[in-house]
Amino acid sequence: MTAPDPDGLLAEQLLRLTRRVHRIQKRHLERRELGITPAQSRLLRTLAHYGSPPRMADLAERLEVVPRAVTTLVDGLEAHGKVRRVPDPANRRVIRIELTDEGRATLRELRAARRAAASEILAPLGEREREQLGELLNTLVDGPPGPPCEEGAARRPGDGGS
Amino acid sequence: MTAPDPDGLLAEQLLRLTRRVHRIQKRHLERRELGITPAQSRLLRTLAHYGSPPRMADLAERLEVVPRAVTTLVDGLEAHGKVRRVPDPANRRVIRIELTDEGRATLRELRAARRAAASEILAPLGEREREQLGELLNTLVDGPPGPPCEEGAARRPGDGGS
DNA sequence: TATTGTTATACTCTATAACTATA
DNA sequence: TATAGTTATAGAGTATAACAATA
Repeated sequence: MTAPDPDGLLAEQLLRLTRRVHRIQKRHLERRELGITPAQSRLLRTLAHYGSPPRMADLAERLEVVPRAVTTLVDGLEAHGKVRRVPDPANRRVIRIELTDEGRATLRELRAARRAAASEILAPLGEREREQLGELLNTLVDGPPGPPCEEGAARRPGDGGS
Repeated sequence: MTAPDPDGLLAEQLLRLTRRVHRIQKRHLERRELGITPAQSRLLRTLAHYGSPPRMADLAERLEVVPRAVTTLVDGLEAHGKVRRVPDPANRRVIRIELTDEGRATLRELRAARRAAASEILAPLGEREREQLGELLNTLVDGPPGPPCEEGAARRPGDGGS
């Protein structure tokens, strides 16, 4: 009974933190009254990482959602003038998403909101611990980019994976 | 330009991880076909931590959601026979939530699902790193139990908190 | 036929507000 | 009046499925 399931406990804490992170971020966003939601904020920040305007499908992959979800987010952002849909001349099926000037301005405010949220969430940690956490998160997030297991229910569903 | 906003980057990674954790947990839950959702699973696990059946309000506080949200979750769990609403004889306003035998059985399966999800999420980390992460999460999650800032907009909303 | 994005639809999760029944 | 939980409602977020346009 010393530690029957350390990873499970870890997962539970992660889930708890996860919820808190979302709630705190949401509150900070609402406080700025930018009229954008957490998911839209994430898309906007993701957009800033690209050198040239990405396709909808690129964003879906990066955000780890289905393309349909991106449509909704871009709809909202475009309605507020933060991004622009631009047809790709080389392939007329493709739509590229561009950041507008207003989008860039919003992004600056977003960074401030994100910093404030980070401060609140990370308050219990010291400098050294934040560095540690940062490294661990980098490993976690960038580590497994591959798909989880698409090959259906061939694997026994009850396999606990101990 | 060396590291203009380490906490902000940390927050971004945290947000990204947040989504992934949720998605992976959801997939593992669906795979078991227990008919319970991630939020219900969390409530069930939380329930197991109590020595005696908690009130709805206790659960709301522990789960960091409004009481109304607990009602929905308990409705679902009760419909599936996992929990039972028991009126408190001492205070007839109070309802206590009890785990049923079936709920306990489900909980065992849930632990397996959680472990499997944890394995997948934590795959990129070694033993030592998991321990580190565990400690950091404990500090983060249990650290700031107090309310964020209930006293309204008296504090300047734009205060970035640097 | 495969790819890209969309329209249509549905479900989970959570919030606020107003109400009921206690205390 | 304050507390505990509920009914009513709304919105964010995301999924699957069917479809149109293009390749």
